[in-house]
Amino acid sequence: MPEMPEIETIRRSLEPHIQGRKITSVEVLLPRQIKWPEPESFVARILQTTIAGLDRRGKYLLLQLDNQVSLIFHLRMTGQLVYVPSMGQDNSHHNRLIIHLDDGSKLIFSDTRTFGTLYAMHQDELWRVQGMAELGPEPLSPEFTVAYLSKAAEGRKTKIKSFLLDQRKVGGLGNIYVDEALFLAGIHPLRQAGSLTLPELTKLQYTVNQVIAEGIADGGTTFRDYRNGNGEKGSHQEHLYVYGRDGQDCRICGTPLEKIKVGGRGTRFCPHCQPLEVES
DNA sequence: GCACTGTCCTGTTTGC
DNA sequence: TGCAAACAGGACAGTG
Repeated sequence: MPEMPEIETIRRSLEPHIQGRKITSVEVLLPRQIKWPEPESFVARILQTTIAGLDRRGKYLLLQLDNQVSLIFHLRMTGQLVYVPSMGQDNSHHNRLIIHLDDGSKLIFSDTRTFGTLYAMHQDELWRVQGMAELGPEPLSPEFTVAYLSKAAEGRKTKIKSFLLDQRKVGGLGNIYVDEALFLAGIHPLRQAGSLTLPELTKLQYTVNQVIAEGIADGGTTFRDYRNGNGEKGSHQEHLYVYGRDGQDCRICGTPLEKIKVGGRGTRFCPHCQPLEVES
């Protein structure tokens, strides 16, 4: 599932191909994935425009068009955004939107589970994209500090796992990188966010930045669906400590990793390295 | 305001 | 072998 490192990798891989290209036609294959405006208006807003640049906010990918419209993608679970050069082949059974560019190439949005969402928004209506408007500070940004984390977690009874997945608290984190960051920080996912000490929050702020930076450096994590803009897999799955390794031995202490549900999300952790009861 | 649950959705895995 | 149920999970609506 694409999280911040995956979206950033997609952005970087697409930009050299599509920046400066003009959108000549659009095929809407599953209209219900277009959340704003209505599909007809959506197409009208992006047709015959030129892609000026690509931005990312949290897990949202924004194609900035030269008419002050942002074409916004959220890939959710299984969405993919792939560049197909002219004469290139695309055989996906799950294509939902195809954007034809002026050099004969295509930008294809495919999505198996169809959870992904699309928007074409003028700059003065970006607030309508609720999740994006309310995004918290992103990892690796100057705003994502220990002081911020400490204030945001203060008094919170919610579990730290759920807290970190809340995009309003930290923008861009998802299930994989939260499990990894909590493991590296030695924090049990069921701990209450407000119970974390300053040294723990300091370590957590560091490990969140660490796993996101490593994920980007590895071109993202591919378990099943994720591909970058060129259709290539990432390699971070080879360096994971806990995600997808339940039942296997902890890379640090050898204890079998466990899997529980937290807030409805599969959660992997090491019961030895991440104790629930903190020794005083 | 906060914490939690159900829902959407379909390919894959698991169990019988 | 074949079928049905369970599972995967990001974001949001709804509930208490």
